[in-house]
Amino acid sequence: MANINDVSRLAKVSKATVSRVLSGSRGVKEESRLAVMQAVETLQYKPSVIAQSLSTQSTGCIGVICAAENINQSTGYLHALEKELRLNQKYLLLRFATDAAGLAHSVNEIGRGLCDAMIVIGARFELPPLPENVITIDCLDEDSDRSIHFDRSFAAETACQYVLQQGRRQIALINAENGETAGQILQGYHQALEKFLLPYDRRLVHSGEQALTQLLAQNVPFNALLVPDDASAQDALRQLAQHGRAVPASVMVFSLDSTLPPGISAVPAITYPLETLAQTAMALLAGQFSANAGAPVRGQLSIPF
Amino acid sequence: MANINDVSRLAKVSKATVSRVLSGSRGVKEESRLAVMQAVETLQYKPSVIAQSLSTQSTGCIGVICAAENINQSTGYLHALEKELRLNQKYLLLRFATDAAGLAHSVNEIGRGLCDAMIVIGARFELPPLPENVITIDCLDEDSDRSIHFDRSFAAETACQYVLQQGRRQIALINAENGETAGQILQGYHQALEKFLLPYDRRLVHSGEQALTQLLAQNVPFNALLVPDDASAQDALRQLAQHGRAVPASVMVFSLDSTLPPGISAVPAITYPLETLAQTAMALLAGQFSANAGAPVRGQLSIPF
DNA sequence: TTGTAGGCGTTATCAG
DNA sequence: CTGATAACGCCTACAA
Repeated sequence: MANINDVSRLAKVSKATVSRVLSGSRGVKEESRLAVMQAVETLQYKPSVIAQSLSTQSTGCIGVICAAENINQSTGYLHALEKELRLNQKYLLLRFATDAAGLAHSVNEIGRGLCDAMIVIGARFELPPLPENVITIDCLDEDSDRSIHFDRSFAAETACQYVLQQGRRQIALINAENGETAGQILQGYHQALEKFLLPYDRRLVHSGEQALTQLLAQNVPFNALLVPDDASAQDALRQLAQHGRAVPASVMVFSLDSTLPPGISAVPAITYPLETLAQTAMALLAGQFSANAGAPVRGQLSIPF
Repeated sequence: MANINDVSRLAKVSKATVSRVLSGSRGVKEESRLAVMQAVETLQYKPSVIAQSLSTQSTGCIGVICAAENINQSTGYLHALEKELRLNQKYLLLRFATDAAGLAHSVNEIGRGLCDAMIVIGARFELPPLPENVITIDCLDEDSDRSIHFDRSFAAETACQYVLQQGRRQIALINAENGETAGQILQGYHQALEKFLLPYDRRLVHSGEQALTQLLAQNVPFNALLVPDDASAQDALRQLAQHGRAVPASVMVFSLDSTLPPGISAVPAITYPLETLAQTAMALLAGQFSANAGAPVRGQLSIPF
C-alpha cells in the first residue's frame, strides 16, 4: 500500500503539498495539484485513516451501544443511524449491552481513543455515570440535554383516542415493566379515559411476563388491547389466536412503540420517525444541544393498509 | 489523558519497559513491573488504540456489511457476531449496503486501514470483486473457501418431511425470488415429494410479491405453506388471517429460514445456529479455511412451544 | 506557493 | 533485564 511519501516522490513535491491537495486546502499551484492527483491515481493511494486519526486526535468512529433486550426494536435505529452517520462521514461501531456493568465496560473503550462519541439506545436498566461525549436515546436517565426521550404518555393517550374512535370502549392495557415508561403510559391511559368519561377498571391493566394470561383469566370483556411494543404485539397476536379471539374483529391490538415504517406494521401503532431521531442524534453529537430542546419526542399514529 | 511518557516518567523506567509490562511480555523485573502498574493506576492510563494500530498495522476492527433488504433477518447475526468478535477482542464496524456499488464503496474503506477484514451478510445482489480479507455469509457468490452458505435444498426437504408427518399432503410453496436459492429450495421440495410419491402440482408454487395472492386465487386446496423466511411468514400469517384461514388448523405455515432462537419462532421453521455460524466466521477471518470445509451449513428443525 | 521539521502514542529492534 | 532510537503515516506550524 502506497503511502504519502511515495506520492510526494512520484509527484516531485513535498509531503506537505500532497497533504494540502488531498485535504482540499487552497494555496496550491494548479501544476503541483495535477501532479499529485496523477500520482495518487497511478499509485492507487488512499490516505490511512489510522494515521490521520493519530494526527487529528479524532477517529470519526461513533460507538453505538444497543440494549440487547430489544434487539429487534433497535434494528431500525441501527439502519437509520448508520445512514445518517455515513452522511456525516462517520463510522458506526456496534456494541450490545445487557446491564450497567457491560455498558460501563463498553463505554470505557471510548477513553481509549477508538470512538469520538457514543450513543446508547434503549437501555432499560439503571445507567452508570456517563462521560460528556455520550448521548442516550430512549434510556432510563433523567432528562438531560444529551438524551432523547419519547412521550409515552402522549402515545398512550393517542392510542386510546384512536381505538375509541373505532368504537372500542373496553381498552385493556399491557404495560411496560419499567417504572418510568410504565408510569407515563398509565398516565396517558388515565387521561384518555377521563377525557371520555370512562371508568378505570384495574382488572384491565397488567404487566410482566404473564400479563396477557392474567388478563384473559379475569374474564373481563375487552375489545382493544394496548401493548408496549412490537414484540409484545406479536406475542399478543399469537396468544389471542390461540384463545380463538379474532384480531381485529374481536380485539384490536395497538402497539405503543413501533419503529416499523408506516403501512408495514401489522397492527395500528404509534411510530417514531427514525430519520428525524437519527438527525437529532447527530445534532446532539455535534454539540447542538438546542436541537433537542428537552421536549420528549412525540410519535405519530400509524395504521396498517 | 495521560500517555505512555507520563507513565514512564512517573514509574522511572523507559517507555519500552512500560510497553513491555502492559503487553504482558515477560522479562521485566518485578520491581519495575510494580512501579509501572502503580503509575498506570494513579494516572488512570489507558493505551491509545489508535497509536497501537498505527504501530502494529492492525486495528482490531472487523467491518460487517449487511444487505439492507433483510435487516430484520440480520439482527440476529449482528448480535451473535458482536459477541463472538468481542471474545476475540475485536470491534464490529457496521455498514449497510443495498447494491453492488454501495458494497464496493464500503469495502473500499478497508483499504484505508480502518478494518482488518470484513464480513458481508445476506447480499441478494451480484457481488463485486472482493479482496482476500472479505468473507461472505449467505450471499450470492459461488462457493469459495471464504464463504458460508446454507443448504436450502436440505431445508426445503426437511420442511416437507415435517409437514407430511403432521398429516399435510398438499404443500404449497412460496419460493424466494432469487435464482440460486430458489433453485435449491425447489430441488429440495421436489425431492421430498418424490420420496413420498406425491405428485408435483405447479399451481402450488409461486414466488414474488404477489405469490400468496396468486396462490389463493388458484383455488387449489393446500394445508401447508412453505415460505422462504420469517418476514414472508409474518406476511403470510396476516394475509391468511384476512382470508379466514386458520393457522395452523387450516394451513400450517413453515419458514425455511429463521434466525430466531428455537421456541420463539411463531411457526415451525428451519433455524440456523447463530453461535456456530459466528464461530465459523471467526475461524475464516483467522485464516482457518478448513473450518468451513466448503459444505453448506444445514439448519435444524425448530418447532414452536 | 512550497518545503522542513516536529509531533501524535505506540511497538519493535538492538545494543548494552 | 533495560533504555535509546527508529519506525508507523499523517498533519501542521513555521520558515523560506
